[in-house]
Amino acid sequence: MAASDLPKKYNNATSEENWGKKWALHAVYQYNPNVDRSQTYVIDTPPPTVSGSLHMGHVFSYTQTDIVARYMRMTGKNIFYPIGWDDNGLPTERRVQSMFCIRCNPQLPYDPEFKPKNAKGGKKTQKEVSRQNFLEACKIQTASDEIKYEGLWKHLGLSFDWNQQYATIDEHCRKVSQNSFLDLVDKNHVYSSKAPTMWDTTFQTAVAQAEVEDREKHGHYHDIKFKTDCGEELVISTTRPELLAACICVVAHPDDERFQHLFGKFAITPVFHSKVPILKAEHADPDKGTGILMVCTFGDSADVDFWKTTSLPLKQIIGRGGKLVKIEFGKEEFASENPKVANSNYQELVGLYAKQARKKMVELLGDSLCAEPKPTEQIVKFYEKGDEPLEFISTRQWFIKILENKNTLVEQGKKVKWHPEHMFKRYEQWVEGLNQDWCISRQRFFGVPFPVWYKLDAQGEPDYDNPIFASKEQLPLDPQVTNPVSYSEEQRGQPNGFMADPDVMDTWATSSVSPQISSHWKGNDGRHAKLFPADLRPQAHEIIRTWAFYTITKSWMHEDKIPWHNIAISGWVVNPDKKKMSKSKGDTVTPDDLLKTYSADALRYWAGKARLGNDTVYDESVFKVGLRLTTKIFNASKFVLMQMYDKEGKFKTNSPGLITEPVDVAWIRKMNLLISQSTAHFEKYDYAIALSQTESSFWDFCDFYLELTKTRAYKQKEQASGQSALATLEHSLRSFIKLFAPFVPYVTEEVWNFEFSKLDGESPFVHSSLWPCAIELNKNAIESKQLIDLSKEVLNKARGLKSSNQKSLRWPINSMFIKGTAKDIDLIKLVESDIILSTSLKQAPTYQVLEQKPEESFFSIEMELSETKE
RNA sequence: GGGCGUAUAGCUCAGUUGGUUAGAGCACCUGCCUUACAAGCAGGGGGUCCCAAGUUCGAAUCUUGGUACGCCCACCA
Repeated sequence: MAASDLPKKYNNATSEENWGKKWALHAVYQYNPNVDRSQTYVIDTPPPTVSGSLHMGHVFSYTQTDIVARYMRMTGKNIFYPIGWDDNGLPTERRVQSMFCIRCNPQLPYDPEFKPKNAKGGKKTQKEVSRQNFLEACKIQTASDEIKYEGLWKHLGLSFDWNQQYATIDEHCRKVSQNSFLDLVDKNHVYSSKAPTMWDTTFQTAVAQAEVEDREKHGHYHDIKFKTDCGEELVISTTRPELLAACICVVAHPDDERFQHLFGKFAITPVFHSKVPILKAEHADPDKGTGILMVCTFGDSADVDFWKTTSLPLKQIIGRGGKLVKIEFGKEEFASENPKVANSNYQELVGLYAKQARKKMVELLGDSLCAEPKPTEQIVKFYEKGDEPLEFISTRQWFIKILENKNTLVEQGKKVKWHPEHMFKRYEQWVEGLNQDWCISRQRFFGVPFPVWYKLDAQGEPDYDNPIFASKEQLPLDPQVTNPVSYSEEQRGQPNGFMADPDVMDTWATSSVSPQISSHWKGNDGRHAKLFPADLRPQAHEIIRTWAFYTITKSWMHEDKIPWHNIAISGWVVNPDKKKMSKSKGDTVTPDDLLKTYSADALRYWAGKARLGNDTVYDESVFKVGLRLTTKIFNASKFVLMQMYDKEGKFKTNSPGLITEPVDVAWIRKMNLLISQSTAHFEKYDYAIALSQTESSFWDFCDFYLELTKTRAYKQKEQASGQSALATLEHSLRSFIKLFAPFVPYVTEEVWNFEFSKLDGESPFVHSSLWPCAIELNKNAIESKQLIDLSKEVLNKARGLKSSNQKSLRWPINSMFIKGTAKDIDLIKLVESDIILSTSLKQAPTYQVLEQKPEESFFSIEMELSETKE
């Protein structure tokens, strides 16, 4: 390439397409399994939930990790940087249901003819399909989403090793996940039990504590009259009158004077005439409502907690679908003083949803209701992805034992380095506040099945106490398809035969082994040893309580290890009102459009400006600045390189040994400092500081150093003075390109490939080249910073004078008179010839040495413009 | 109610261990096509560093107490 062949303008779109292809073709980002662990850097990439589209929050946090990965790669490390897709779980099911307008009914047989069709705006009623048909639809949907995601990631320049791709529903992940479950069974960290569990009635599944959130909801206090067995009247205030049939007792605070005489006696419920005991309960607040309340199975978690302390019956009236189920008063737990009336009243409620039953109940209560229901704002638990309040329903679930290990798990968390440090507090507080074991079973379909069956007795009833676990050689398996080794398929569902565990695992149960999925735990011991524990887990702060916590938990349970040495917590992208940008608010912008408008490098620049853990306000003006930076990098690089072609048009490098001129040496000192600081910041994951320092030094390079020395470099090419400038320019440019490379990979690669990539001993790609290092200087120490500051002052003063006199910058200066201390004058004389050349000064400046008087500003420049342009 | 974080120019943010007159970019105003870059260059205006008290020769910075905002958790009849 000759100087004239350098492209005129930078086209980011062409560059992105071109380098994307070449990086892939040359496997620049490929992990090398033969390199030693100490020279490898392992990243436990978050597998994004495949649920339709990626937003700017993804771009933000994934770019930040990529910046670190690119830096590490340039320090010579072998990078293991996988990408996975979290495609199983409820978000996918919900999306598939609405996308294809179908619903899973596990009772139906497989229909090989059924093909899911996109039902956009089409029919409203959901077609019921078999489990297998439903799973097929899920796979079709996730596969097409994953292709879209992949396209965006590649465009953004994320340097994943695409050979290390996985999906949490694929065979390999199912195997690791099921292995994980069986290992925890072996180690006695897992149990199943039938107990009241938080239950989403819409999705009809259990949910874990970590997936629950509080929401404000309108409700009403209903004041209901109860009678005691001695004829006294009691008023109980409740927001859930529909649970009256499930009332098991009435409680008040042990110290409450008003109710002392009632403890030990019984109350009779209105409408159903059930006789329930009046008991003491610490959780009853004398100041709330009427001070006395009913306990139902189950109105809230307090009811569950209290129920567990008693031997009172379980009256389950809410069914799994959220409707009131059929029960019979007068029998077993549903004792009644008047079963006939009770049953006739309850008949009105059967089949209604809780909300409808509440209304009906008001009618049934009639006179037993003291007053009109009073409105109140209550806080109710919801599944984070659900629209109806959670119920507590007694169901059989699998749990991982967390509570007995809380202290150990806090200690494990301490062994990980948190960036920023204070994020550890969130982890600690969450673990300390936990009050339930981790429920990992979900009554859903698109997930990893439990590798478990149950024996059926002669009546066909399952024996839950002695589950049959799959052998590890069978994994992965679906117990609904595969039979246990000790049984034949014909015995499925038969008396004295077996049945499959119908549930699937919580998505987190699988994603919490993401490091082991990548390392091929229990599949390839050598690989596992090289990749586990990982070096870095990048993730967002709202999932510290789930993903980070569960991953730490599982690594400890499996191998008594921490899963990674560092965890980097990214902030959020927020609106100007400081609220998280979210899709539901309709204010997200699609990354694809922004990539087209501003370029990948510009978006990356925006992400790179934000420090870890800090939220960033979405501000398009930052993209513009990023775009401008890429243009400047391109133009300045081109200009510097242009100086380096000889008369024959041949590109010529200049060794650092040629750097002799004082101002050049001073500039190199500045570069050395920049490089060492930038490196130090990257090592602490403070990439944002590295970027801002590099950026400001680079503009300084363009506006000061380059302006001051370009004439010397150009006119004195054959002399030592010119070569000193050329060598300085070359070293500076090469360093800047590398320092910028993790942030803006496309433009730096473009520039690197003008000439640097072709030189002997240099890497063909900037991203596989080595991080810059400082140049050893054997010159005597001079006051580098002061020399630069003084020359900058002279240069800017000359430009300012011309500017304010409305003269072009090429306009000549007749004379210049500089006053300063002896030291200042000595320094400025070192750069005299550059000043003459760069300011179009007609003769050498004159100087005056002043006595040093610290209280005065004594460095001053006077100059006189030429009358004419010549 | 508990924990964490943030508060600096109109906007977005830097500000190291306390140390001259508190910085940058964007936006705004003035001037200038210079051997790359007008997507550029030079210059300018713009601040009660959230409030109060304290420590100190000296506080944006340290201490205490507030206020506002954000996040996580808890409360949930």
